[in-house]
Amino acid sequence: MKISVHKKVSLKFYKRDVLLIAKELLGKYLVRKAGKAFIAGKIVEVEAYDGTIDEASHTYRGKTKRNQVMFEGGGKLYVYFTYGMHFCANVVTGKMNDGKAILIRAVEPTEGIQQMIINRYGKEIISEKELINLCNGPGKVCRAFNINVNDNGTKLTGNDIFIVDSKNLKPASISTGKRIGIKKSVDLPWRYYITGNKFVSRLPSSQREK
DNA sequence: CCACGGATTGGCT
DNA sequence: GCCAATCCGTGGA
Repeated sequence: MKISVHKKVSLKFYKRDVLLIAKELLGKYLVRKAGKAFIAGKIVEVEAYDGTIDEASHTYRGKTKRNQVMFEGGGKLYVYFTYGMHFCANVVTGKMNDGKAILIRAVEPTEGIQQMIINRYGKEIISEKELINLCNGPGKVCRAFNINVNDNGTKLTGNDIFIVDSKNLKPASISTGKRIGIKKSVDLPWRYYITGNKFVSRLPSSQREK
């Protein structure tokens, strides 16, 4: 898959409804420029956060220094630091002051995989299991793509970090469920992932292997 | 000012 | 399945 033949997603795309965009992000490619090369992967799992009605969202209690970017309108990257050691990357959506974003939870590596491996494991050769684990979680995606707090606020319309288009998936291939790792607003079904994709971070027990 | 706990991960039982 | 690692943003006092 050559990133250069795909079209970058327009600013307009990001200014729409957060839940709609979350579903449409599935199947598109997250791209990071790494020198002359690119790191890229198919987005296979996301979660929506909407501060207007969602207590789990960082923006639920209004603007702070940390969440400022989530209020700056669709088309930027919101990156935050958590658990003392991990970063999480989000696509900001909607209009100015909406406070809505989509967490990128998992990516299927497609391009620049060798660089991802080095970024994440600090070595060149990995096992099959480590390949599956390369980007199947929000902290892992940031590590593999070398995304950190310096990338907070990056415009996704620029050439550093961006998303390239692909046809929207059929609704039948999208699974929906409760979000992972939160304690508030736990019942909102705002996690979306590609059904059956092996790079999704985790499956409900009914779909898991024994 | 300070204590709490988190949109996680990886290692060990 | 359980839990430590590790740090800083946030909220209550």
